[in-house]
Amino acid sequence: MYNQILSSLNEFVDNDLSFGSDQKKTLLNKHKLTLTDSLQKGHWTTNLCLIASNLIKTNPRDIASALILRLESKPEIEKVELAGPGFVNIFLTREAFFNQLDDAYNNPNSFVGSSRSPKEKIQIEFVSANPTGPLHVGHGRGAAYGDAIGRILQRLGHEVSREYYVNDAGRQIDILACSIFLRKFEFFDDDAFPGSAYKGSYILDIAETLEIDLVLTQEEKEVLIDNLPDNDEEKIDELIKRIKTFDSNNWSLLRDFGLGYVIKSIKKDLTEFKVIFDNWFYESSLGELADKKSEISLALNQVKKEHAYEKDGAVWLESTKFGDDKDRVIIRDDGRGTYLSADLAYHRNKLDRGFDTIINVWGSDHHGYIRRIEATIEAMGYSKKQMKVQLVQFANLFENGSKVKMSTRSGNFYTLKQLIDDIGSDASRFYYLSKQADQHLDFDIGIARSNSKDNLYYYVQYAHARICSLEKKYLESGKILPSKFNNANFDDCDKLLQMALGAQFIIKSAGDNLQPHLIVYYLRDIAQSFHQFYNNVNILNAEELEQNNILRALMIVKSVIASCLELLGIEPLEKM
RNA sequence: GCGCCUGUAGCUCAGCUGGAUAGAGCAACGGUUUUCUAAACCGUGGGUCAGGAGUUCGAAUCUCUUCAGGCGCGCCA
Repeated sequence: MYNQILSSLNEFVDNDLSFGSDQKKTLLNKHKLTLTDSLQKGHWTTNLCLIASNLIKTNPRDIASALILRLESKPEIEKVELAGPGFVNIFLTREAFFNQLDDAYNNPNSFVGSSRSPKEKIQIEFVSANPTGPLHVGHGRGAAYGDAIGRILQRLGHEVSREYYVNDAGRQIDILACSIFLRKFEFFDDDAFPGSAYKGSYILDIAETLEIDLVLTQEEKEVLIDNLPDNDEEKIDELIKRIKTFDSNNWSLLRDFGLGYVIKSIKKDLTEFKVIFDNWFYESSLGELADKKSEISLALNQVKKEHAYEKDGAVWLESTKFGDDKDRVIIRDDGRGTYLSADLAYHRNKLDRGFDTIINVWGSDHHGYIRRIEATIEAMGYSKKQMKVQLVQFANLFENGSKVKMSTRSGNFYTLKQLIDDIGSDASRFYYLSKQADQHLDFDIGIARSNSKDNLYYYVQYAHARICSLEKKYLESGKILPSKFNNANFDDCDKLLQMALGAQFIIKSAGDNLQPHLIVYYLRDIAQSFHQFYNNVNILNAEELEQNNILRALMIVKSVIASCLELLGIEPLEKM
């Protein structure tokens, strides 16, 4: 129905208006056909006359009469009204109203307005937490978000690839290995454990699991920790250097084991959270600068030709030429690459893989980095428009009104795994997605866990479960679920149905704007409409023709709720 | 100092690619169950959409500005 009315509107602009072609073009771009928010305004409404009258400085009513005439000639349209400042409200016949719902239900993949966004090959890179410890609740938000937009974009017909970028090449991994080493050979008391080393209990687990063919004498141990620098950062770097030199074979064994262990546990947590990546990209696969043929060398050489210079012994990228605040070092004065140099090569690799769009989901503390990476992309000859960066703010957890400590000096923190064990993957996702990603989120686990009316998650699930229960009872009475609406003169369901029809627009908008929270709020609204309806109408004792339509309506509402939940990665509950 | 984000009901927030009387939940108060799941529903009160100016037929939404709060500005990752 949407497409039919829309083409009537476009025909009207083409044929009935004596506008210049530029004006027509503007008009065709700007006018909108939308579902009404209240049935008093009909089913569909358009602002076309408002826009048109503004273009030629006339009264909307002068334009509306011809449009109304054209629309009213269509058999599906019962009446058309001019309302408010110049909106044209369209009332469908009962049959047309029902038909569009049956169509939507029977063809869940045909999408309103989908022709407007061409199918794209999209890559989403998210989580990408350093593999130095378990995922915490902050990572959980990024995971829920990245996966949800992936699901939504897939629903809109795009080809989506999910990727995790593993920073397995830097100093952080050395620190991980060092921490394991120190625990394995019981170097320090907890109090004296170096401030920059990882202190979490998972390090002890790794150390315990590690089998290593090495015995240290007391003297060797004392040499290793003799006369260390006071500064935390210098201390850990010195320790790494000494352990590496002491036994380089066992060092790399330790490093690989620690890395493998942590990545395995991250994968396990993500799987439990129903987040599956198509690709795990290892920073180390970009190779080393020393290797002239490695990917990272090739990428750097490419930008060095035209957009870099040497200063103070380092190589600088002229990122200011591409809008950055200052130029950036890509090769340090000691010959090592920077984080940016690896990221530069990584983005080159991604863009060369032929994605139309790459989406980077980053923690919001990286926002200063956006312009830099955009400059890098342009320096390599790509368009920065191919990349979108979506920032995700940290989530604060609360319990009974007080903040849950995210991290403590002892290295213990509330992990994603604990959250999932505590309130479940589905409720966690629901609350993670309940606010725009780039804004602070306060998340009360007490409420998420509770069976109370405060718990929005259950409010939505309850609507779905109630419909399931009604259908079950209905079927038990020997009837079968209706396959279409009849023409009973009964309109109590209309508000609910009008809202159900809106799902496709919400999903479209959530995908185009990368905002899954729109779906959360939509779910709340439709659940509310359903609960209201449920309390007003005695469904199982309704008169037969009416009952047919009610059941049909509820099938549609149920399917809408279920598919919206699934887009958020949440399993709809059949009973509660 | 520069950049980004935020400011909407007592609280937590929707609405922001301009549209019809600014919404929801919680909190407060008062109701609804011999009937399909009361994890529900109904009602009442509560707003200078931070302040100011501008653009427009029309502004919470766009522009400028002031104020308040948060974050980011490494040869860290």
